[in-house]
Amino acid sequence: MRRLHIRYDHQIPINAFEWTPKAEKEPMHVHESLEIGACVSGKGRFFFGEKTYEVGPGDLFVVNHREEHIAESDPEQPSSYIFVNFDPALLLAEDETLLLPFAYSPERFQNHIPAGSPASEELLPLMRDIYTELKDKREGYLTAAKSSMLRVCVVILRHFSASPGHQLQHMESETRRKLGQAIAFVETNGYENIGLKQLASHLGMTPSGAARFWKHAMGYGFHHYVTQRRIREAKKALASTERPIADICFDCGFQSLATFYRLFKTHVGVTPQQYRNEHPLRDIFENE
DNA sequence: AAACGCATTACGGTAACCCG
DNA sequence: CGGGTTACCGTAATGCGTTT
Repeated sequence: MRRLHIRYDHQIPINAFEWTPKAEKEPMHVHESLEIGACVSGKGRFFFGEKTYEVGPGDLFVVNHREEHIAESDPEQPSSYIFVNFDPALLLAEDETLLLPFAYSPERFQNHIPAGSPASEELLPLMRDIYTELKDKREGYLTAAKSSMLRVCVVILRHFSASPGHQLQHMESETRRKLGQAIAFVETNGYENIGLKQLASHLGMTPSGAARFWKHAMGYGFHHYVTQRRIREAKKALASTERPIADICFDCGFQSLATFYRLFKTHVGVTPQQYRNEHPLRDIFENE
């Protein structure tokens, strides 16, 4: 099984892109981000584990961080999708019930939201909107993309709540409560020197128990989350202030410059200074 | 299934090294 | 000189087989 690592191109953990699957079936993959795909034209098939769905324009698909999947185009009429990838933490920060549709058990879950259904009608324009906002980067696009993203998740939540035999109760309230607690713990202490040990004692678990719990709920490790969060914060500070890189580094919870540089480079692809140069202040304050 | 504990891997920190 | 990078090593996090 292929495991892909998603790198987010923006200061919020959302990516949107157009994609035309190949006509032959490629190997399936998983990735730690949640994903929604909307077929905008053409025909094809979408494979999830053992399940197969026929695809036409207007069909939407939902996939979580655990399920293998791949799309395939019809050789005569290649299909084209808008895909949106995002981090579960985005939803947790707002309302953890939004995560419920993604906490499904793969065997019984219907990944498919059929074309022509009310949910599909509402979702397609929102998906296009996220895609255009992130592509055009007009003023306020991050907020615009995020709000459409949240709206998408609300529509999906309602869609699956309304459908018979839905699996939304799959994630028990205890798990949700605990995950909420864990997230809140990171939100308030995220820039201190926190580790699994602190989280574990906060939740009344052992460190390895807390690690497993987090991984299962979020799709990636605890430490990965904390690092992502810190880097996102650093990117924001680099682009919107003129503060020295070292100050930003320490304020964001990194304990050494070297570590900050190394992680920033591997996550973002450029050095902090390069990143600042590519996102100058005047982009924000000068519009002409 | 959930919990434990060990083996492996990734990270964090120090210090040294580039390079303009 | 100072921002940026790399090597290395101890430690923390994660993965995984075993146990309950």
